[in-house]
Amino acid sequence: MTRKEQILNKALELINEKGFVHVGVREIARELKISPGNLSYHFGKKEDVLMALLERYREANTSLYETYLATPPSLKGFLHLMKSIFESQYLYRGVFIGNQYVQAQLESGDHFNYQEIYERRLAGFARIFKELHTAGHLKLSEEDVRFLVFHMTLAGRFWIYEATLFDKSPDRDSTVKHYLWMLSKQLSLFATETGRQSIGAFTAELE
Amino acid sequence: MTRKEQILNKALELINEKGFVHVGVREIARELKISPGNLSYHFGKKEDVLMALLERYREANTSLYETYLATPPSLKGFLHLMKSIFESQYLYRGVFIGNQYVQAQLESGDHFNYQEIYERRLAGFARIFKELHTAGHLKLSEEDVRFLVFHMTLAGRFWIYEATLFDKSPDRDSTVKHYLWMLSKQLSLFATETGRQSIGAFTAELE
DNA sequence: GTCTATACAAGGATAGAC
DNA sequence: GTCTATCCTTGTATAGAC
Repeated sequence: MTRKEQILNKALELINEKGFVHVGVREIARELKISPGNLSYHFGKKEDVLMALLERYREANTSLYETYLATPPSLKGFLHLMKSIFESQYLYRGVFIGNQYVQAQLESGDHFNYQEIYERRLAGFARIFKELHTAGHLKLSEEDVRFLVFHMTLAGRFWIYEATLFDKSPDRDSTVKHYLWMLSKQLSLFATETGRQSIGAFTAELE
Repeated sequence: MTRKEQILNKALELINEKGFVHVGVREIARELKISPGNLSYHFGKKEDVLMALLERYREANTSLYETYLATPPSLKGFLHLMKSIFESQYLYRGVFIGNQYVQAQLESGDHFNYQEIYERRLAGFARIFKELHTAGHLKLSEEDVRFLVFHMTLAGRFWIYEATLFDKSPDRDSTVKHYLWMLSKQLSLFATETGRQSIGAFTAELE
């Protein structure tokens, strides 16, 4: 494991535990028995550590999406995709919650363009839901598609905020299960008979 | 306006603009042409300013809930309530997003008990939805109630995160309108004919 | 009771040694 | 490539003026 990876792993561990603003660079360095300045060498600023973690998260998830898109559309498959994503988000929960810290970066524009990422997410979900409509799993009007897409961008991103902020002793599996139930329920409101069976198949496997 | 109020107002303004962690106590003091130490006099720590703002937000909203509960239950009335709450949340958006900063306080337990607040919210929404069921505006199974309650606690709190984090030029009215549309749509999935008319009456007034 | 001036500790960042 | 010494900013606390 390279120094960079060591730093990232330790930083993620501490950030998940205490929150980004409460983790000092000196603390990370002390834990790894290296000097604080060494952190500055590998990552210029503390924020850059957060950015690198976000990047690592995004890479992992991109491949998950691609795997899903390579198979025939089904609600069961979609729920499996979201399960993997939820677990990944849980792993990086401190990073998401700490990202308010980089809010100021948005205007400077040199880092991630969140606006753009957000719109790619909208487009991605729209595609997925339209395919599920065509495949006969969901029955959606144009408005329904827009609604579900907005629902996914909101709930799919911020469930982890709720879980982390309000749950004192979060346990990954039960937390993820709760939000997958929410998602299944939401989808079933628009599901065809085929779709409901597909959801049922997913739920059955989950037990 | 008392000094305390001056400080709170200026702090809210700056926090909404730049985020809690990016606003220094010296900056607030400079803007008000007072000394930094004066802030320590009125509020012990920087966090206490955030807490006071949260408290002010909560007080404003408690009365909104009470007003709603004093009238006969209707979806139109409920949407009006949520509109007021959304506007209030927009006003305090920086405070919400900054509250990750106080995450560590949760364990110490002397401040707000978020777990308790969360559960009161659950109970409050459950009561509201059950009343709307009895009043013939919604048609809900036990599971539906649970689902809608969880939906409200998530969407009703974190829409403001999404709006602030992803929207570059947020305008209060159009933002609130978007999320009220989302909420109306969600409720209409469970609404009776009476309920749908009530939602329609709200939407018509909104234009 | 309010406020200023000031001191101090802790954290992030950086120049330069090895 | 790794690290130390150092600087600067920020939050916090307090002595003492009015």
